Amino acid sequence: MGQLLEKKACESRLGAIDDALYAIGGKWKLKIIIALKEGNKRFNELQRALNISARMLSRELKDLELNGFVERKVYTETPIVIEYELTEYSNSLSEILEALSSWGKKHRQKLIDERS
Amino acid sequence: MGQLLEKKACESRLGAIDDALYAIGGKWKLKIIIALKEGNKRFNELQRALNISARMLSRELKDLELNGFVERKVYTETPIVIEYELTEYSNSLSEILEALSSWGKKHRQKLIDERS
DNA sequence: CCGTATCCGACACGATACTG
DNA sequence: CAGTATCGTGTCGGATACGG
Repeated sequence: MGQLLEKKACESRLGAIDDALYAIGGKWKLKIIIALKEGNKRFNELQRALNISARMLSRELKDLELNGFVERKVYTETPIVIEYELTEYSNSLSEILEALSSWGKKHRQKLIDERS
Repeated sequence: MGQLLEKKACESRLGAIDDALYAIGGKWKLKIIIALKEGNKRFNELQRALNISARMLSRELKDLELNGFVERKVYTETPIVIEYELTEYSNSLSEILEALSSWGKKHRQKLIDERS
C-alpha cells in the first residue's frame, strides 16, 4: 500500500522544508542574496538597494556569512573598502530563487486580474 | 551596456520575491500545504501532523483560504465532517516546494558532513 | 563609510483554557 | 471535533544616536 510511503515522503519533505526555512527564511536573506547577484556591494549600497535598516542588515549579513552564503571582503589598499560577495555555495539557491520569483510574478498578475 | 538591464532584472526579481513571501512566507503556510498534499485532512489531524497550536492553525487556514490555496469543505451528512482540501491553484506552488525541499535536504547533509 | 547600542512598538508564536 | 479567547514571551524590525 502506498499510504505509508506517501506519509514517509511527506514527513521527509516537511523536515527538509524546515531546514530550508531555518537557513534562508525570514524577510531579508533571499533579498540580500538577490541584490548581491547583481555584483558585490558595500554595506551602504545594500542598505539603499533594499531599504533595510542598518541594524537588520548587519545581523543578516553575519548570519549569511556564518551559513556560508556570503563573504565579507576587506580591501586594505587605501582607501579601505569593504564589500560583500556571494560564495559559490549561494549558487545552490538558484532554483529556489527562480521558482519563487517566477511564481511571485504570476501570483501578482493573478491578483491584478481578479481585482478588475 | 548590460548594467542597466541587470539592475532592472534585479529589481523585478526583488519585487516578485516580496510578493511571493507575502503570500506564502512565514513558518506554517508551506508546511500546511505539504501536509494536505498527502490528502484532505481535518483540523485536529493537521494539528497533530504539524505540531502547530490551534490558534496558529486556525489563522493560517483562514489566510490560505483567502488566498485561494485551500478550501474548507463541510460534509453535512451526520456525523458532520469538516475537511481542508487543496485547490487547483495550490499546484502552482509545486516548483517552489520541490526546489525548497530538495535544497533543504542537501543543505542538511552538508551541515552533517561539516560537523564530522 | 561601517557598523553597534539602545529604545520601542508590532506581531508571530505558543500554552492553556474554554465554548458549541 | 472545530475552533475562539486570553495571556505571555520572544523575535522582528524601524528610528535614532553614537563610535571606530
